[in-house]
Amino acid sequence: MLDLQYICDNLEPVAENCRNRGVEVDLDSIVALRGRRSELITSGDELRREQKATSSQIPTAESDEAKQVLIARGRELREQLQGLDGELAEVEADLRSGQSCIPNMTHPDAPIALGDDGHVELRRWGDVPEFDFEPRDHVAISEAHNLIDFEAGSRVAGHGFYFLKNEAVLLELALMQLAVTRLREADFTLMTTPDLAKDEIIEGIGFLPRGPESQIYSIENSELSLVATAEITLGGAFKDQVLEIDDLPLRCAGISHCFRTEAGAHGRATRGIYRVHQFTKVEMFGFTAPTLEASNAFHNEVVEIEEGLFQALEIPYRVVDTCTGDLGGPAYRKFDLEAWMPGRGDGGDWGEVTSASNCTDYQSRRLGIRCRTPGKKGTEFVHTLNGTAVATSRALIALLENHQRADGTIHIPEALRPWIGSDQIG
RNA sequence: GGAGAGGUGGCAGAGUGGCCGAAUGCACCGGUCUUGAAAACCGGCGUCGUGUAACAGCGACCGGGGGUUCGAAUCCCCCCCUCUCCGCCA
Repeated sequence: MLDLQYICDNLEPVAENCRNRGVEVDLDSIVALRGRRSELITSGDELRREQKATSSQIPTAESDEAKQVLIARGRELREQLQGLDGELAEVEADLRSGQSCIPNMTHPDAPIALGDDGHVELRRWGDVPEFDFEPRDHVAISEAHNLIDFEAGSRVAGHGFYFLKNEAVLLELALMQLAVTRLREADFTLMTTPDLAKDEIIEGIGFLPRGPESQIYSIENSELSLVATAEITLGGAFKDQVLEIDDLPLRCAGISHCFRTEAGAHGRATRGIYRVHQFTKVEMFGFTAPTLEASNAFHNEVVEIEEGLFQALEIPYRVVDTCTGDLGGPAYRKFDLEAWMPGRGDGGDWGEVTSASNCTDYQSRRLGIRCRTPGKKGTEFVHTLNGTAVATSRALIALLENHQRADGTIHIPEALRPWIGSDQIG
């Protein structure tokens, strides 16, 4: 959520930003609602002041008649106030829902475009493997080595669910171990997190928990939903807290399951574990001082960690600067890592494996996460950032497909061996 | 899941209808004193909204929401959370 004052003071830049991001908003109605809100607050305050003055005279009223007059006046004031408060509640609800539709402002260097093709590749690492045999995709590979059971997944939970088996299990655990070990070295506080969260928290982070388009599974007859990422729980962990600026940046690394309905994804490439309803993830989350210097620096650090991990996995990747149309609501800038996946598309393709966003104060404003600076009055909203350390399902795809050999065995990168106990599968 | 107790400022802890945005203590900040520190003494010490050039002023906030009343931290209803005991359980 953007600051209301900011929106009204910067109508044209905000409108332009919305156009760049492909979001339609009615800024005029927001301005009008804000004006009405101010009027209601001002007259409400005035009524309350008079109400206080009136009722404080009652105990010392000279006569019973005088007292009755004051009581009648007080009753009248209360009724007026109830009317005002009712309207105020409506206006604020409308204002808030309008305000929530406005996306975050955008980093000046982010590419401006609406479609996928607007992304800008910043750099590449590693060489795309050239096979002197016909490479298999991860589905075929896991069939050969008995690594993933899709049929059992379907029987138990339906399409989009799966069982990992044998070395795939070890690989998933090893990926998490590697990520967690490195994040601990980088001074992140490790945490496991709830896999459910209140809708209020989910909205604060910027997801829509209910409704036909929702990517989120919600629990019937409750305010809870299954999380789509630990970003939700890690950000929500500090809801309504005031942090000391000297304690920032706060680095958290959360392990969680991620649940996604993938509504509207039917018909898209659905083979294998690229797009599934449940996967496991190690997520980074940061709270920084409320300056772009601080959060941009942290953003770069997050991407560096992600790159370090994929380098350790010996997987070729490219870093992509996400264009305005694909930033979503909360992100100010987003860098994705796309790993090379030889089995994807026709002859291999890049596939998103991580995503790192600087959300500036967009999430913290709605969640009420602030910081205090000694000697400075008041508090400010912190900046929040999130990034995938490793999403095990997609990392697994890249791992299996890039490291397959002509004889059918799969090379295991050095970095994972401590947890696998072997240098190859098969 | 059942029974009880409780949620008040950074913390502790008063406050059962008006004089309460809230005693007191601790912590914290500034000052006096001191060679320095401690102690003592004096003063300050919340957040949000509105407003101001900046002060001031005004309003809201005693777990959350609703209600009663001229007036609610205080009375009533619903919800959440914490603690103790019992049951169940990895």
